[in-house]
Amino acid sequence: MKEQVASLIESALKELVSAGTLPENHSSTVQLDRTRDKSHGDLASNVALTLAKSAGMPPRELAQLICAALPADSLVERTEIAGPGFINFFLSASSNQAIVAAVLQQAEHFGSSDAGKGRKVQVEYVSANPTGPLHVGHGRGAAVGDSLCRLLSATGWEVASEFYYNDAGAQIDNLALSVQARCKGLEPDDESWPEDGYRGEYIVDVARAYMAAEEVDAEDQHVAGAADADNLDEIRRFSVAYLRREQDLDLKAFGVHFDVYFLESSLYASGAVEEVVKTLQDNGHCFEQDGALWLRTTSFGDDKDRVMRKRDGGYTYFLPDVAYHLNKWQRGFERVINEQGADHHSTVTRVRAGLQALDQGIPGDWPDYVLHQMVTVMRDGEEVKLSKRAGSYLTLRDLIDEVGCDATRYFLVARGPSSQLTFDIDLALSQSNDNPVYYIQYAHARACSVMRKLAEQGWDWQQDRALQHLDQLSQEHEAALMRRLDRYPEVVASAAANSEPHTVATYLRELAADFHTWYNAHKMLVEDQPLRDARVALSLAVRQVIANGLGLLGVSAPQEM
RNA sequence: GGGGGUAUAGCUCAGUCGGAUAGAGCAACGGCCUUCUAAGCCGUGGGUCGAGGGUUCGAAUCCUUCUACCCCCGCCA
Repeated sequence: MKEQVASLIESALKELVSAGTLPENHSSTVQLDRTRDKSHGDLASNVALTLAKSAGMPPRELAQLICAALPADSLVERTEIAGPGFINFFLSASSNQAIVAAVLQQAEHFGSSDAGKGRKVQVEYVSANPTGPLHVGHGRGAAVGDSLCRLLSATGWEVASEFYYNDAGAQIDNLALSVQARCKGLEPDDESWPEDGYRGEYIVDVARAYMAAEEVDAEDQHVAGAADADNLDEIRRFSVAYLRREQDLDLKAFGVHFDVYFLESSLYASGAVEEVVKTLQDNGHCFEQDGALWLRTTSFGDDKDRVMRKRDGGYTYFLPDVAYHLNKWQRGFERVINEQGADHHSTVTRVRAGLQALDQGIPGDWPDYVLHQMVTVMRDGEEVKLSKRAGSYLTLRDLIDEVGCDATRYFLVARGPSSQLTFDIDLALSQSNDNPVYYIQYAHARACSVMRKLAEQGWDWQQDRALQHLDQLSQEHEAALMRRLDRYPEVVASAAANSEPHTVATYLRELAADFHTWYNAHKMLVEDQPLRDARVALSLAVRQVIANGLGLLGVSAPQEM
């Protein structure tokens, strides 16, 4: 609808050019915005303001000429010139009502587009180390990452989600040593407790299971506890599998699914890491110092050179990271989005620098990153401290159990990733209008309830018939609701393009508010059949869009509450 | 010290890549349930958009300086 009006302006401008009012080479892209204030019409354009200079006349005067040159169209009821020279477009009622038909006809596809043109995109997220349970920060990553996948998928991308398992580094040795210590009955404060060992209570559970020879199925592996406290390799194998299973269960409870679990260890097994070292050395970007092998990342915008291979011969996490991303590139992902906590910010420059040093034609700004800021959790007005070392731990599972999957997901995805997030458990728990999740879901449930009542009354409703009567939707509340519905595809497109799922949450809050207002102001199930048909159609359209939008957030749309 | 992020109502946050009188929710106060779900609606109060400067028809938004808070700056990941 917006595009159609924009093209009207384009043709008006063309006419003014041929009339000599505007120069041939006027530089303007027609900008058309939705108005905030409905007294300014539905759409407003600032073309007259931006072109006033090149036309050599006051903006308002130019605006008049543009309006006069606009081709007649049933879409636009009238135009107005306002303020310093805005052109306000008042759209006809029928053009507004057409959105209801569009929603009902496209149903679950309404809002989708083919903007991605089937191109491949990979979203990597969570990627937690298998050294402990998932905490709230991982939850934010899971909520945002999964929603990104849904958005990209809805906008025509071929999406692959991936979880990277750091199952090969020093922290895994640390995990194995910690579990071993627990197997031997040591406590974190004992003298022989491993330095920097994981102190959490969950380590006790792992040790107990290992010593009890429990069996664990995680993804593709089946591991049985060897019950031998001296066999560190078996302890490592068992511990990783055990914690991985725990994480998988958490993610499942959170409604998050990954297409690929990529193991860091596979990069060593396949020789990919060694190959990357060789390439980097051949390209002349490496040097040795203090017995370690360095990469000159400062040549690629880093503020410091980085160690690749430590003095003890082991690799830092940096090198497998580069090998991993080379692997992604070789798999054909022209677009990759890494969703991570902002504390990993420094890896961005480093990974990109490493990829540049490989000289494989990878773009300098590849891959994309979405970094989310830290999450603090409040309960009873006090911050719940999350300390991995001390082992006092609020896990994602705890949160899901306490406030439910829907509320947890909504709260974690409803804020812009770049702002710090305060998760208020009391608010998420409250079953009142304090809680925006319920507010949106309630709007959906109400619309469903109307349909049940319709059937109880013995009235029938047919879509084809109802769409004939959309002109009955003449109330201002109805017009506002339809204008809101019309915006939805733009919201989805922009949320996907800018990796901002929270804008969908904001939109749904507003849509739900419009719906509740209308619901209270006007009755849908009236005796007058054409009016009833039309209002039920609008209600169904709202229900559809709420369901579609909640779907993009991974939140359920209940039929009743 | 260097890098990144944030700063908008008492609180939690939006603000459609520069548009018109800056918006929601919560909290406070006052109304609405014999009527499709009151987990709802209507109304009132509440602001120097952290501070200064700049860019222009026009700035919460862009540039710059400063201040405060968060994160990172390891041969950990």
